Amino acid sequence: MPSSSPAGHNRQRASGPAAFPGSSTVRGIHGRIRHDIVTLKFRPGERLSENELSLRFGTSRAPVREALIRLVEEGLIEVLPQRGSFVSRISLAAMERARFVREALEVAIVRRTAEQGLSKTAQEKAHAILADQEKVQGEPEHFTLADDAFHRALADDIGIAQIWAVLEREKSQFDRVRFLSLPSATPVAVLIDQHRAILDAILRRDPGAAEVAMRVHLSEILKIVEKLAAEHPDLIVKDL
Amino acid sequence: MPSSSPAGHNRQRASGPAAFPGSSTVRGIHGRIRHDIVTLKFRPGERLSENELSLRFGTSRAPVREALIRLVEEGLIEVLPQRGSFVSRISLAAMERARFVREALEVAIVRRTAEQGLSKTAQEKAHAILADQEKVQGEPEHFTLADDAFHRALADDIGIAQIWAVLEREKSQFDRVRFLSLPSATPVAVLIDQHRAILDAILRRDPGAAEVAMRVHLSEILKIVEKLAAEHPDLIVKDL
DNA sequence: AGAAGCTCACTTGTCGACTAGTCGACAAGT
DNA sequence: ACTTGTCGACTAGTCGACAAGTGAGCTTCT
Repeated sequence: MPSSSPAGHNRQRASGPAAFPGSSTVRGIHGRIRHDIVTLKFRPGERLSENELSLRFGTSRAPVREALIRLVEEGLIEVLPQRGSFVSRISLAAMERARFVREALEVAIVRRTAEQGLSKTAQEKAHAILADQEKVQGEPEHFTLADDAFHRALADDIGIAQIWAVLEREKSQFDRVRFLSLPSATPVAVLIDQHRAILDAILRRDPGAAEVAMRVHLSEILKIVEKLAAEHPDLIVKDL
Repeated sequence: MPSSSPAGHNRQRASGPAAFPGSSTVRGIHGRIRHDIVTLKFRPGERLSENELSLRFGTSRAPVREALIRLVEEGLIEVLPQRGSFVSRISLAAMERARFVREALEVAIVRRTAEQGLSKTAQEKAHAILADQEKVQGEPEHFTLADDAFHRALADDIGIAQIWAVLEREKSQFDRVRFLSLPSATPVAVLIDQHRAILDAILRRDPGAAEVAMRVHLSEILKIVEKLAAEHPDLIVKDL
């Protein structure tokens, strides 16, 4: 008989850990492995042993497996049955797909913010983030966080729940090349100017200009990727 | 021969070929559960017991759990620790997010096809699909497949690998309401006309018209959802 | 009767063991 | 020297059992 069960509650979950099904053990393992992949501590192509990982985390293989499944879903791991689990190589095809998706979504987002206006709190937040970006110009890792924060602030303001989650899924592809590009000279000042151009266009309520500014900004990534693909042929598979 | 000698023998396993992360067993289970959810055999809010499912599929809980994790990732299942796994209710917020993502991507896709032109094979395919759609007008389930095929044909032609996979992930949200709407009168002829308008605009190499036509087409979904939300308050949570 | 407290049958989470499959090393045979 | 076969040390996939938590219904006390 129909069970009148819950599953209907959609209130914002508690801060921090929430928004996620598996146990906190699985979440922790997933996060740590993901971090090690994105920061290239686990290099593309490297084999990850479930046994070894479970040993490292002090658990059995079960939680590790469940974390790996999620990473497969994110495209960061590839599993070959009976052979091993491998850190997926950075794929130019995957990068182009991620860029296409991100551009389509972020353009749609800034157009909407420019059309319906940015909320007061979002305006303050955006300005604060831009100020912060200037402050941490010299620290690439901090800037990376502030960069994400800017894009996320815009996404969060259009009133569509979890839209950032969709972008974040695709973004994992970028994160590795972004980490790769930290040493090489990234013109951070240019990026900040582009952020400012995007925000200005939004505040001017000019969707067309906002779209153009966002496209210009996102095309910056492409340049970096192409340069890095030449520098790191072992990490990046040119499958275009 | 030593009796303990394990020289490679093959005991055929209960499934066919794989080609997917995770074993074919998991893939099969995932597909069957997903189908049952999308066709509302498993109703929103219903509790799914890992034990019961493993019994049904004749496996242990492990493969079932891994299939459920994937379904959680797709937003079709919610797991409450120590309480149960529940078919997620159809959420208007999730629907709006899915619609936003789909519109952003499909508009970007048709704009690109209109700009760079549709390949000869894609043109033929699109026409064939449209012809097929007219043929199966009276059979909603067949039309549903042909509808997907049309959108997919466009997506596949822009030369970005796996772009359809991104759309398909969001599409699972729609699939349930689409199934719900099958009984109620769906103006199939209108949808076909809209498809034709999209294709015409693309062939005319008119990105602006293609974009408008696609937006009109996708807005059709919204009308259906709003109607169904009123008819099935038990299945749809109005969390906008 | 009514309410507090407990029991117990559930749930998911985790574990260690076992299975089948794969690959490299090495030995036997050509 | 080269091929072929076997072994053994891996791998992921699966399994059944147990741990931890939950909640409905019964019991028991007031």
